[in-house]
Amino acid sequence: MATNLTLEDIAERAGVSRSTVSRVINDHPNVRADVRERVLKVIQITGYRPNAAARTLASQRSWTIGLILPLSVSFFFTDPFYSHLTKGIAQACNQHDYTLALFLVGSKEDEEKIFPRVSRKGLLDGVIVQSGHHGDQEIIGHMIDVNMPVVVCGRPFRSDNVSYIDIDNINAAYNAVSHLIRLGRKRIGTISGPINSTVGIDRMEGYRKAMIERGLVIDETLVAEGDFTEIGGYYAMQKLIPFKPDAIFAASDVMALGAMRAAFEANLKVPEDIAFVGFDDFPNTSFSDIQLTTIRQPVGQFGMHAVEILVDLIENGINPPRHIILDTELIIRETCGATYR
Amino acid sequence: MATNLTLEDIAERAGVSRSTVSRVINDHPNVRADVRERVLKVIQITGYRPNAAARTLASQRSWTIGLILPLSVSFFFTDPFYSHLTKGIAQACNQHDYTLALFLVGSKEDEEKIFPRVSRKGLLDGVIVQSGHHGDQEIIGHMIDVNMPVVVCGRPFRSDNVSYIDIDNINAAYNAVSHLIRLGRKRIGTISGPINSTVGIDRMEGYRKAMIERGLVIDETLVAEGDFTEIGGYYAMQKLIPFKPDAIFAASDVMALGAMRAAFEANLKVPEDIAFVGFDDFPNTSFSDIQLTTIRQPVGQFGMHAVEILVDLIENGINPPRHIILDTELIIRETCGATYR
DNA sequence: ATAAGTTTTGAGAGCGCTCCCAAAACAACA
DNA sequence: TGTTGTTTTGGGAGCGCTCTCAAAACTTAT
Repeated sequence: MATNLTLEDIAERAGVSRSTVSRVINDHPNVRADVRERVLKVIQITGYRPNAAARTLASQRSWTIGLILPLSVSFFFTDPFYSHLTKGIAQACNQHDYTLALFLVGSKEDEEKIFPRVSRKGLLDGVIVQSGHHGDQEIIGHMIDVNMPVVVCGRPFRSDNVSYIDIDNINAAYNAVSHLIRLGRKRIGTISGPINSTVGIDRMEGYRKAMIERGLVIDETLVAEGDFTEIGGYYAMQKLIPFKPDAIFAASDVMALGAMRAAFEANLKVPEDIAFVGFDDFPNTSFSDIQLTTIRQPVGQFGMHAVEILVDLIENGINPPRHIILDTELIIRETCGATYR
Repeated sequence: MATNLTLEDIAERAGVSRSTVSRVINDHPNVRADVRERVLKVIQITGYRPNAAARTLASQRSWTIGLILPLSVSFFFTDPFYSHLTKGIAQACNQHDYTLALFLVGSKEDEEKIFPRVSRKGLLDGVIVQSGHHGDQEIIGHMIDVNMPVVVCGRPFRSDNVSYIDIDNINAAYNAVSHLIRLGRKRIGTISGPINSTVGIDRMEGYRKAMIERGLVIDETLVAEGDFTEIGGYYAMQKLIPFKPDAIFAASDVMALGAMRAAFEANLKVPEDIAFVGFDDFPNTSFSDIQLTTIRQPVGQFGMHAVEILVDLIENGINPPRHIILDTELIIRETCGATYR
């Protein structure tokens, strides 16, 4: 059934040349309609499937792109962001008829195994790398060094020479905190992302900007660093509680959930005693008894844009780096107390 | 920097033949030590990276395996199982020096785009398909038709002619329910997985087996079908509550969480009024205020075994289908009430 | 009917590697 | 020193496609 047919075999059976079959397969114009028909029929009958490697070798294009996820091992578990991103990218690849190769870089050893593989010629046409941490700079630099088209998801630390997609984290955080201020909260704390990441930094900056612009003082005892995990949010909140915040802006929903757990344990009522705003709002991930007010991040579009830019880069050569900033949206639900006032 | 060097170029610079360079690269024996040294140095200096497509074409091996995830769009979001599985497989691939290509099949259209791509020769050496639903049978059949080595994660409906990895779902569920019975619960209900899936069926069977063997009657009003989502668990629980269960075995942790949310809303105390046992226990996914008793599923090993069997299949040809059943473990925490009695 | 233009087709030359086979180099032994 | 055996090396023939270029077939206009 699945014998090893080649172009030549199909050509012979259809009574045409190899080239013509190739033209039919690649949808080239200038093939007589009846000839195309005949070739197509032979292909269908024989179940012929072109050889990807041969095509790649001859055309110097693999129609495969790599997704590099640099992450501490546990993150791909913990943070729904990664699965959402991966899914968006996979869908977009599918739409563009590209194959997606996945590289999870969890350690230095992984990196050493993956680098040569990724930069091998004839495997990938380009890569998307999820970034935002200092360490990721090396990966991006490496890709640029080996002349591999690259698009970054999330603003990288050095962003001048590379295309990236990001959301306006500063502004999003600013809006979240402003919302809390408008609702009359005074002692607003924040549980940030890791401060060695651009998301962590930017969302923190948005928090500070809102506080200052709206005339509130920032009490540094109300600022705690989290790590985007539930337990991290929980611990951070425990540190904050003694200083009596009346609202918390958490840099991710998962952390907000952890923080709320700590609040419940301390017998605080949400939103009466303390309000919460999270960040992410991924679909289908409501794990809480009380609906979380949050910033909605268009993670599906992330993937879509990343693939689109990359494909453009691959197919139309190097243009100046593009920076796409996606909009976010404040989703008001229960935990901020807006409906209570 | 990254000019297009070929084997021949390296050969010339090292003063040897193409074949010798090839031998060095592929770690073949029978190369004089000093020659190997010299070639290696030239490779290092020039930054030569072999062309994957050429190698694949010549050797008829791509060192790439595909992971096919057939799922309704929302599942890759919702169910941590998929990210865990993906992660495990990605790690195992990396260890075996294989590249992982990811195919998310979310719809019929996806399927039509992906099938020809997957079955193209020279792209994949083999595929792992996550299965358990009726619809997946077609995918598996297709792979067998095109002579593609395949390993299935989760017992497929027709399992005689294909290798798969699974856990003993029946026994795991049996243990979970037996535990509840031992704790003195009488009106034990279950929130099952979809009953058109093998996991759904098997875990349900384990539930029934435990009930019957231990002399309890099965009250069909205490049996509800879920869909592995939080909200599904929530709704299922709402249906069950009027019939006053005193314990629930949920076929996944996420559903258990949803069910507990419904229980809280109905002012039921856990575990005093009602006990819960979940299923999965993936690391770092504790989203609840009260720690869930559950069945631990070794999802990391899933991926490891899948890759190992597949690689064996690829490298050593077709042997009779292998069926690997992994052990589970009952993790006793708070929600079953074991510590209270 | 013929010339010029246009479309369709086929042949050849790669793409950059692996793998087989025979030649060359080296060792070991009589 | 020659003979045999073993290790190391090089060259050739593909792997199955794409892509260029020129020839063939078909149009259209004169």
